[in-house]
Amino acid sequence: MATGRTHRPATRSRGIPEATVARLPLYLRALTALSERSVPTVSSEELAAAAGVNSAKLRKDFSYLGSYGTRGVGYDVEYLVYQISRELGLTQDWPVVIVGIGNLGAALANYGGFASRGFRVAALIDADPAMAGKPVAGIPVQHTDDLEKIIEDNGVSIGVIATPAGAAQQVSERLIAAGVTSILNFAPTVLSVPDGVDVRKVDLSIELQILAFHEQRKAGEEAAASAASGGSSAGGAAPAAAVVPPAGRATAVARKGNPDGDVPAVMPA
Amino acid sequence: MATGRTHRPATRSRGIPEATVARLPLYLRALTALSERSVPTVSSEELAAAAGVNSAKLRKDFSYLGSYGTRGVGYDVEYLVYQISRELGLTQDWPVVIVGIGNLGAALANYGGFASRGFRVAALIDADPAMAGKPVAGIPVQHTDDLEKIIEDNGVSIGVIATPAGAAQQVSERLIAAGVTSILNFAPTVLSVPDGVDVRKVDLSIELQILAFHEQRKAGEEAAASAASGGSSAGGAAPAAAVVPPAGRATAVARKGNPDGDVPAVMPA
DNA sequence: GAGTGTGAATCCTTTCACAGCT
DNA sequence: AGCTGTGAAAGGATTCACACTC
Repeated sequence: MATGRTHRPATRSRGIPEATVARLPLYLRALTALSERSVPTVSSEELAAAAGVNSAKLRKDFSYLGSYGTRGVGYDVEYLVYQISRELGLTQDWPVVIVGIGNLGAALANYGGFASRGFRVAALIDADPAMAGKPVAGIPVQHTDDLEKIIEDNGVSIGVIATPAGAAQQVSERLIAAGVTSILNFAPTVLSVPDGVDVRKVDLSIELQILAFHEQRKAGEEAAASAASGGSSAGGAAPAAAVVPPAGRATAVARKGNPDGDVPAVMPA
Repeated sequence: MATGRTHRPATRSRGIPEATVARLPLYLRALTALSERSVPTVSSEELAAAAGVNSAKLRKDFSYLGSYGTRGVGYDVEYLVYQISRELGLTQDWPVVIVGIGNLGAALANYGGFASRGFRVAALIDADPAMAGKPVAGIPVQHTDDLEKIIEDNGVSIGVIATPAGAAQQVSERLIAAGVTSILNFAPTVLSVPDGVDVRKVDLSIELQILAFHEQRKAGEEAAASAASGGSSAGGAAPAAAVVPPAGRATAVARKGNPDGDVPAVMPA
């Protein structure tokens, strides 16, 4: 979900569909685990199960990379690990900077899987002068003033933004001006970036809201299923209080056809 | 990307497509910002820009919710905030528990946007007895032993897993057994859960790998563009060292047609 | 016999473009 | 005149199912 301002299919990876690219890291992780257990080969069925996808999809995905399997046998684990790593660009070493060393930034700095696969935390940057010099995860925090120099000196092209929302856009602009062309954004803001820069977003509250949507659906169905019984004492999982009703604003609004006119008994007054 | 074991379209939200659901939180955030600035109405064009999507998509998305706009005018901000909140189930208050209070768990507990929109951190749980009782973000950490009781007492249906990868599957099983039906998983593992449980995954290293893929592509194109010059001194963004070459394993492998036979000068030896 | 690789069919998502309402 | 709401077209992604290879 590369959410830049423009909707370029991110340098349109000639050949490999975006959906496939997004799954390659999954396969890679499963393969790495197999590799550590010294499993020599694996079938599409087994690997798919380990990665949490179905085998047809996996085979189709691999078919975009080339014919790396052996019919009747499966895939050579080591060889596939290498091919996928290469395809993802992980045979290179990517220096990244993390901007914003609060709880989240510190968590990211400490995250092991970071260094493991091709990524190296080249620097930690924070705007708080009190943080400067303090080591986090063994790396001294540097001040935002030196951002440009740090980026250039280390040849950084990938930046991670873990600042408060208010600072994110400005940080991204400075990163980009200094040479960064890929950004992983943890701040809850839509970054607006020039063409040619990739942005990926990780947003806790969006994920939770999506879960809440499905959770609500489940509750609705459950209520519908148990008909018009005394539905209040559902054991296990039921939300609590309610929130403000609609503002008095519904004047000119027709509200013609809500295609989802069910879920009636569930809404609080 | 609800990555459970099975591929149910997550309780198949009759009516609203999954892709639309995933964008509703984005619209909601943009609308909330407008609301705070007391903007009364907004056009699809404006709102789409604020949310980082295009206006046709936005209008189509809203059309699944009902006809909440006014032709020639636009959308009433307050009214739309309410409608989307309701659709997402945010007019209810969802208690969530966070399991695994390391750096990441602490970051999540402190995350403001959490409480703001319908979610309430009901409890923090950690396996380390030394953590027990210590307050994080004003909430005392409780021990894993009491997990089941905590879930039941608070009627929790959404759980957040921020434990190390090794513990995640077991934690998820306990959560589910106790009544949780939606999980947000920050641990880098594929959780295997029964039908009817939704899992969403947030995975830093996967996001980085996807960025690396596109980054590599850019580097390749750039190199191709600047032809066969002395490409080594690229100013701005170039990765460093290399990694192990392919294992000697490539024996039985044909490697017939790699549909992507370009990017030659870029790979290190 | 076992399991890959892939056209063809199906399903989902996005975009277009314009009729219709205010 | 302006902007929404939506059929219809286009484009992707997933699944099916089977020919082909080892």
